[in-house]
Amino acid sequence: MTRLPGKTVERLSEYRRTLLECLIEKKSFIFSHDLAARLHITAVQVRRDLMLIGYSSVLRKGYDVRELIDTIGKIIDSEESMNVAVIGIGNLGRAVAGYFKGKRSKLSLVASFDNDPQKVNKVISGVKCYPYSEIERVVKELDIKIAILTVPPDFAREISEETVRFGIKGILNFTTIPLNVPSGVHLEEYDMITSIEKVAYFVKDNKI
Amino acid sequence: MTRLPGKTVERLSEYRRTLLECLIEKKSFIFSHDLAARLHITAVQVRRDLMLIGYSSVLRKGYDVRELIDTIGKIIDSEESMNVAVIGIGNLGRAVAGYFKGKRSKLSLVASFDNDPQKVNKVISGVKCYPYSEIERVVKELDIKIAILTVPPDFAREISEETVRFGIKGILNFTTIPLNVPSGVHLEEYDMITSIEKVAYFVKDNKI
DNA sequence: TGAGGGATGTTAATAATTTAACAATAAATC
DNA sequence: GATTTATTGTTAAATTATTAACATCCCTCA
Ligand SMILES: NC(=O)c1ccc[n+]([C@@H]2O[C@H](COP(=O)([O-])OP(=O)(O)OC[C@H]3O[C@@H](n4cnc5c(N)ncnc54)[C@H](O)[C@@H]3O)[C@@H](O)[C@H]2O)c1
Ligand SMILES: NC(=O)c1ccc[n+]([C@@H]2O[C@H](COP(=O)([O-])OP(=O)(O)OC[C@H]3O[C@@H](n4cnc5c(N)ncnc54)[C@H](O)[C@@H]3O)[C@@H](O)[C@H]2O)c1
Repeated sequence: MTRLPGKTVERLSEYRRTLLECLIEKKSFIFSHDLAARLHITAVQVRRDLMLIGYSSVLRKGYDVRELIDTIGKIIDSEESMNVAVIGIGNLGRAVAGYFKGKRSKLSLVASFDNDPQKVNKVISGVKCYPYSEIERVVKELDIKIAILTVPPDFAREISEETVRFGIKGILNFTTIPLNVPSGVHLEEYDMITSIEKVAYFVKDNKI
Repeated sequence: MTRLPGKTVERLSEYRRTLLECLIEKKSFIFSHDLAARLHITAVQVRRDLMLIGYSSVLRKGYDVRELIDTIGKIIDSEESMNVAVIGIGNLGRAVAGYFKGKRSKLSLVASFDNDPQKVNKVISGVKCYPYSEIERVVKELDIKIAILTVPPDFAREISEETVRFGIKGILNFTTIPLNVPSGVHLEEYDMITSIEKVAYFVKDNKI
């Protein structure tokens, strides 16, 4: 499979999330325009994305929901479950851990790290919190590949560099500090202040 | 000012965040390539964005950090501070409230809403939590324009429709349910599972 | 005071992404 | 079973976003 555009990968994840809801609604088939409408995009976009992953429906009664879920999984999931850790189990870290735990079968949240003595060696939001000082050992032993970074901004840079040295291959950075990662490591960053400011901009003077 | 592309607005927010850090570092001037490097984008992009907002530096010793912060503020901030509320003050809502409170001078987090009797009429993460049943009155009295939605998914749709009826003009939706809003209301959605799945996809097989 | 260097603002070119167009075809209807 | 209708897969076009190119400007320093 040739490399997919990042935007398509994002949408595949959203398609699957929506399709999983369809299953709950006992809906076994869905038309491209229905799927599109639920995500506020166009039907063409859906069809084009599915074309890119080489999926086509056998019937013309829409896509087989369960089959499409599986197909998307084959594309975006890894064969073996990939292990994830939250670094910094503060307010945001706890929310993320509690939310994410068990949501996806091929992504396992297996550890959190913190340097607060009150927190280490306890189970917090469903995951064991390890002392940050043991991160090298634990990352290697548990084969952790992805880190979700929710430490205070001042530590973000150093911690990201360390974890990469210890074998982390992907980082989701929620701190306000932009990070540098070597090529071969994938980085996603999200700052909610940016989102809110964007909303505010378009609300102001009704720029819609 | 003609309408800016959403991407540019996002970057303006990021520029300002970075520039604010520069102030802390006692840096008063910054070159486009330095600003760009801190955000992992190109200097051309920076210059082009600033061109779009009609900013030009008087000196050629880089941009005046304080001046640029002000200019960006004139573009993306509203004159009067815009009021924001968090709806659903659970794990994520509390993290967001605590984080966001006081971060930006023109965006004031003035209330939260919940329907849990344990939570209402208390100050949580620095904001007063009102009973959800009073939302119509409070939104109008406090002139709240933006809602950050962190309620359980099942309630998201109904709550968003109600709040829009009561005068909300912008929604930042963190629930997993895509929402429909009438035109004239701005909607941003973010799902962290999508981000993690994207990271996982590019980590798998090293698709970098 | 004037040549050189370095950074900017802007237009033009390129690349990425989305949308449109439409032929192909299954299902529904008569 | 012919005809209509609806939906898909795919190519082509349009739009949007990014990058390159370059003339211009200011500062430096000889
Ligand atoms: N709370 C939010 O909604 C939110 C939103 C966006 C971004 N952020 C960012 O996320 C980060 C965390 O926010 P928070 O509200 O959860 O803060 P927090 O203070 O509640 O949590 C930070 C956690 O990191 C731990 N920590 C500190 N230094 C550490 C170190 N060197 N090694 C390991 N652990 C360490 C602390 O013990 C604490 O548990 C911040 O960078 C913040 O800017 C938060
Ligand atoms: N925790 C995360 O990191 C995270 C990440 C992404 C998305 N989300 C989404 O954010 C939402 C909240 O997540 P959470 O982990 O904070 O859940 P939570 O259960 O901790 O919080 C939900 C809050 O909403 C309140 N609530 C419930 N029904 C309400 C109603 N009808 N009106 C007003 N308030 C109501 C509850 O009392 C509770 O305080 C969920 O939709 C979740 O999918 C959470």
